[in-house]
Amino acid sequence: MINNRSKAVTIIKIAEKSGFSKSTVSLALQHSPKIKKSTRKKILKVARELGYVYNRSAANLRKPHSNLIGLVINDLTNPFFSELAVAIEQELGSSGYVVVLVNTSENIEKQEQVIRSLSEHNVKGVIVCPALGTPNNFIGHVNQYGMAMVTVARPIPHQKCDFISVDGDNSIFLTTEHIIAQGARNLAFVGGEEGNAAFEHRLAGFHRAIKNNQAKVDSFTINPCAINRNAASKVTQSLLATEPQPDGIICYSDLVAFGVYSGIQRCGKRVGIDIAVTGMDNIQGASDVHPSLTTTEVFIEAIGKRAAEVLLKRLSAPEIPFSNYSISAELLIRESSSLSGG
Amino acid sequence: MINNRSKAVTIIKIAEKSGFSKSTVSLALQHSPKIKKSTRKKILKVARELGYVYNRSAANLRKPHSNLIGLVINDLTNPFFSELAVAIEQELGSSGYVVVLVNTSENIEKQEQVIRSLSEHNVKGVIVCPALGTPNNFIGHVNQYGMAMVTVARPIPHQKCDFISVDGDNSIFLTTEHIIAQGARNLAFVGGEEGNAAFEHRLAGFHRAIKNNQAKVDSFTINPCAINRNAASKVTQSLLATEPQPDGIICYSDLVAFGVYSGIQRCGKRVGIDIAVTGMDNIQGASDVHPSLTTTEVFIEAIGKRAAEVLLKRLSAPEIPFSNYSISAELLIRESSSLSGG
DNA sequence: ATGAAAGCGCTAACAA
DNA sequence: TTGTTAGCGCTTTCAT
Repeated sequence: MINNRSKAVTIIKIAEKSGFSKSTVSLALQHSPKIKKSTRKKILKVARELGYVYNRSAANLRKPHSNLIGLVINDLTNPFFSELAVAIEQELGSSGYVVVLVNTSENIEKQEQVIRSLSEHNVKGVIVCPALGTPNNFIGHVNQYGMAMVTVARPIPHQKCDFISVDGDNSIFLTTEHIIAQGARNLAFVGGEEGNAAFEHRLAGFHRAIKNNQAKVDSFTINPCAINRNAASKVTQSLLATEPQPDGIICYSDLVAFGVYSGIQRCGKRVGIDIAVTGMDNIQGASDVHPSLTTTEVFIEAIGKRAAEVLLKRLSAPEIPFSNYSISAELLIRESSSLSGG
Repeated sequence: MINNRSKAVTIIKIAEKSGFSKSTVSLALQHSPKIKKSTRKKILKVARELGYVYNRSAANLRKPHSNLIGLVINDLTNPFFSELAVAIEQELGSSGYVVVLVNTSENIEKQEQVIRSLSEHNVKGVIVCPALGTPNNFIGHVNQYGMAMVTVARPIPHQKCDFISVDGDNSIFLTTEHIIAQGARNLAFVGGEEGNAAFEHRLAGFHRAIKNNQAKVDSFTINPCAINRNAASKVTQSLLATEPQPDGIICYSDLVAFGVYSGIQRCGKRVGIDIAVTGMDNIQGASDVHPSLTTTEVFIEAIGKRAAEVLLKRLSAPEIPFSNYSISAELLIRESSSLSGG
């Protein structure tokens, strides 16, 4: 029932049956222009009849390139990252690459293992969302293995590689400005882990907006927490138990905002009435929660597409200088940032 | 900066530098017991110094097995499936396999491409959550390529392969019974696509519970829709615009329930007060929404672990008969299934 | 337009 | 315990 690969059909079998030589078959299979159309047709027909399967292990041994690209993601259960992964995979896949997608679960050791493993499979390049706390020498490891790397969403400290960032600073600046314009006076920033660059960027946007509106802001607090619903809900509940209670919560991301919703509701308050809430990312579901979430559109698909393009570019031109790309975010005003509860 | 694999260090280089032969090096690298400990140590040391990277393409050419397993998922942006994928990947990874994770986006053609592509990479087995509408001959294709397959979460019609199912029938039976016990009299089942086996199973559980409680149920409706928040929210809103309005909504899954929450709230009703709602799966976030979601614990991790085990078993014993596994679900009563609004 | 032949890096008999 | 040798299936000059 299940074919044994050991008695696999090879180009030699095709050669025998079609009457051409091994090399002609190989060329024909690669759609080489050197082969006459009619013979290619014959060869492809025989290949189909025999159930031939191209053996990339063998090809890789001779060819300098493989069609394998690694996609190393810190947390696939976070919708932002899974949507990003899907976008990258789609782009790379449509360019003929096979994407090896791996989840590191924010585990640095696993991340190192994964890199080694990918290198053994002759992977030429990787796109990575680095796990929290990824050290700078990680880049060196990747390069030692002969792979190009581009990071996305999170930079590695002092990194010397291509990077596609999300527009965290400006995103949070936009949402903070908006929430102040809505009349919030006691602000809270919720979510993210200290020491992480993405967190610092977003915090910078928060502070910038506050400086920009000093007269209007009575108080503000910073409340880091793990980037998941549960942690955000808990932080919010304790936040609401302290004075002055915030009337505007700027969240690290949409996922955090979902947790904040729950924390607010558990305290008997209403989102978009008693407390204005904003997110960032515009993940699936941000428009479907109630009240719908005011957030920033960071264009996940565009980021993924760009990351794929940059890696492909890097692979074809290894010597060009490293670059940072950032795709501008846009404010998306929905219901959660209203403040009509007095 | 980036090593060129073409001038890669091979076991021959290690042999030269260490003074042993190629085969001794090969055996040593494989931790063969035939090689003296001391020489293995020397060889490993030289390998490290040279920055040797094992070339699996070359090894695959000789060995009957690769360490590659394919994980083919219908929709990675659905939390149930991404959590399942992560669980499977973890289990397989800790057994030394490299998992090639691919997202098919419910696209049957992409699914076929993916299978072909995996076979070219000498993948020995795949775990797949089939895309909607996957035809029965898909199994034949997979087997023609010499790969073993186990399906998980969704069966393929009349399939002849191992299958790990989620306990849909009983899950929905449990939630429906519970919601009736809570006092709901006008029931609605929301979510899922007609013709899909998983949908039919869950529906069967729904009907079974209704038969079981005929005297208590005044009316019920079936409302299929795509398995995402947005579709569920819309269906719910139109559902609540018709008479008799349901006071109990049994959802196809937690993700659907999230959409139902939003639909209910948009109509000015309250979940767990005016309308009881239940989900299925217990994905991350089910306990964090407000009100917390009554659902069934289907043990995603256990399902993933079992799927991995079954595939590994199949690979080592291709001839044993196919089996179906189902892990029993348990009812998880939380806030959303209350009914105190009279 | 097609064929012959060498060799990619590795494993696995078989010898020694 | 270690070395010798023959390929695995493919690509790719170089001939023809």
